[in-house]
Amino acid sequence: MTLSEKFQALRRQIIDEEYSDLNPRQREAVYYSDAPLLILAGAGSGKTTVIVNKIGYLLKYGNTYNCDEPSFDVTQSDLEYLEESFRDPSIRLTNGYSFLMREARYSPYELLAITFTNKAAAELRERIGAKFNLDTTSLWALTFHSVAMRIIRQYAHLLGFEKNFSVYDENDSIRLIDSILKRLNINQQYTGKKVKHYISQAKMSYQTPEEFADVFDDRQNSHVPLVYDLYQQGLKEANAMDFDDLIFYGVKLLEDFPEVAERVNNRFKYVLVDEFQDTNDLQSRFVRLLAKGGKICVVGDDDQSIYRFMGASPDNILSFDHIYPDAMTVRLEQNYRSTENILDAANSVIAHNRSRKGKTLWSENGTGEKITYHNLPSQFEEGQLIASKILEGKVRQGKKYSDYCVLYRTHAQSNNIETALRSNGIPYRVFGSLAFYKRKEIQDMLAYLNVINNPYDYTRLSRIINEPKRGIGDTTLEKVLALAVRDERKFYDVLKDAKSYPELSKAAEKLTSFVALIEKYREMVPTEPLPDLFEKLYGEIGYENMLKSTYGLEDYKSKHENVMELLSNIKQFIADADDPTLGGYLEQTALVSATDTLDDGDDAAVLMTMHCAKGLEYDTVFITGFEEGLFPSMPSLGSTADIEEERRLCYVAMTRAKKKLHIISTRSRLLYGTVRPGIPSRFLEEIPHENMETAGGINHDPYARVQPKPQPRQPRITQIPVTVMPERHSTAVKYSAGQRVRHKIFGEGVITEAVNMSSDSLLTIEFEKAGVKKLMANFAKLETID
DNA sequence: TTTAGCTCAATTTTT
DNA sequence: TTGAGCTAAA
Repeated sequence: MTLSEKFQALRRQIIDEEYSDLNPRQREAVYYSDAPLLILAGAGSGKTTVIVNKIGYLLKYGNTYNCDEPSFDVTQSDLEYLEESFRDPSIRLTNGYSFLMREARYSPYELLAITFTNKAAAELRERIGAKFNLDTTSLWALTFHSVAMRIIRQYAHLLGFEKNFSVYDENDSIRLIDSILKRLNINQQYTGKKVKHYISQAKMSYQTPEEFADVFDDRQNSHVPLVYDLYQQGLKEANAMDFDDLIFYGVKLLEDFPEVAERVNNRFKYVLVDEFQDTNDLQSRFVRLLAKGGKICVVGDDDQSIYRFMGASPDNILSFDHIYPDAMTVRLEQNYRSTENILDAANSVIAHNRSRKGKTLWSENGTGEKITYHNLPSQFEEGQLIASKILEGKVRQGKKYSDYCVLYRTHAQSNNIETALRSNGIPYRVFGSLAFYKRKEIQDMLAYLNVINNPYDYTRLSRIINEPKRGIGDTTLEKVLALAVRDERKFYDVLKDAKSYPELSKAAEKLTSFVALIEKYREMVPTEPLPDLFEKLYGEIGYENMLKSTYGLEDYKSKHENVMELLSNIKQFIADADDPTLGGYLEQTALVSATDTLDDGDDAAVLMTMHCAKGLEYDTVFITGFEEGLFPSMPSLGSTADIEEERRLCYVAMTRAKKKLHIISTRSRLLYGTVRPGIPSRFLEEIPHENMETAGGINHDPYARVQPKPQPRQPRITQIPVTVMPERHSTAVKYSAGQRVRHKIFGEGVITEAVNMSSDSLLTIEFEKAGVKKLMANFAKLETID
């Protein structure tokens, strides 16, 4: 054995030792860094751990493990030092040691890790920072859009934009499109939302308006390409970009401007992409361009691709090895999250999909409990069942509320469940329904900041110019717009000059004072701390007074609190951001969704859509509304590809559960104001018998599709308490088993069990008509019968 | 210019 | 059923 071979063997031993916590597949994924790498990471397979370790490995060892011969002459003393450090862990991490180990070590500056969500990016940064004592500020672990944003900021002038450009979210974009449709006087067969969708698709195909016009063949709506064109003009005039533009212009800079490509490609030597199954064609193109100067590794799970409807093409992952013929694939199939019953069931469901790479998850977590299937009369019982299961788990098994997660296909389903949880005193949180940043008061205040930052942002400007009311109405704005078009001036410049336009007559005064307000704050920006500026602004424009006089006391309070929340958000940002400026703050808010603020601090059950649940895990999961037409959803029933996406969603939902999974379908469901019969979802039949039990018995056989029978009208709760976190007050009445009681809805029954909790008791009551229910004494409002 | 009442539409949404 | 956005009247 030559010195060099000994050295090689020894350092492999050392590296293996360092990564001994990982399983062999995970290690392979970490070590393999020579060629394009596709990591197919099943649900719960320790994907983030692998990414973090891989980044650490690249920083420390480069591609040491797989190179056959060290590229330098190994001396006897190198070997001795290595041997010594191997025996004595305390010398392991010294500089001398890592120098000897390194073959082609990467600097943090040369690495780029791309994710979809800010949350994932933040988690990555945090874990890298915690694991390696390294300066990771130069390591980019960012979302797709932030990566593009950083590049575009630097080269905005090449694209004809100012550096301080605004970013439009979905809402802003639709506002702009609506205003164009209105101007064109197009009969509203196509809503702004629909047109936005087409434009978005065009951008994802990297088509300019002209190119799009050539291929768009919907004659009925031939104006769409024109709207696309006008929309782009409008954005440019407002010095603004939408989300798709960020990627679009990112690609453009890298393709059309060699000097940009050169700088970028000289920098990034290793590009990692997370959730690759969610990339759309343009994003995937962007990734290829970014990775041109180095190596690439993508991580994803084709079985968890659930955003095809937004343009994601799971084909990107399926065809990775066509694009990179020398690509290597590693499958991570060991699951560390769920029990075998849950995994086997999920595997069996997803196996019904045809377009997939194919993977089978396994675990060493034991068989666990079977999945429980419940077939219930209506959405009313669905809520009740969930409430009673949660209470039971809380009392009997000492579980926390936050161990429970309720999943549904559409937000509209949350109401029934909320009602049931409220009436049982179970604290809960609903995620994703009304995002913080989408609330009107927040959008308004942010629009002010945006206009102060970029007064040409016409869409935001028109949002706030009369909010609070300043007597500047649509008529005036239309006049200004007409003048701007006539004189080929920017909207804001006409406002500024309002007094020199006789056409504006009386309105000119109001317009000028609005401009003066904006200008005053623009001048304050460089010197005034942002939180102070914000507070002054909030007071000066009289927004709070407007809230007070427009809304009732409750609404006013909550809206004002939201604005205060925004203020503390600003303070926080200024305190710890890299770029604590107004521009920096707006950039952040533009790219940060409210789900990022998902705080899991308090003990509350969690309600969300199945889409929202991706990446999360809970001890016990309820999948509700397991009915044909709801899940899989009605619009998906016609196409195999859509059904397959629903099936992937089912797979995602099932694999969120660690220990226990409940699946619920109802025989009749009230949704969107109409009662519709429920037929158990086709996915139910795809779950093996041995992994699932059916609760109840009669009429509950999941494998015989139940024909809906007309059900007696369910009693409905009319009085709904408003509190989400109900107060607990001790009961005066003490209940005990054997007692007869009357419930407002369920009627008369006998208490069969009473379990005392801190200030309340969980009662199991056998009702004569309604059957057995579990209720909290404080909330059940029972009457005792002697 | 504002607002009350009416119509219409309603999967999923990382940025 | 719920809500957002538009029209008609004040």
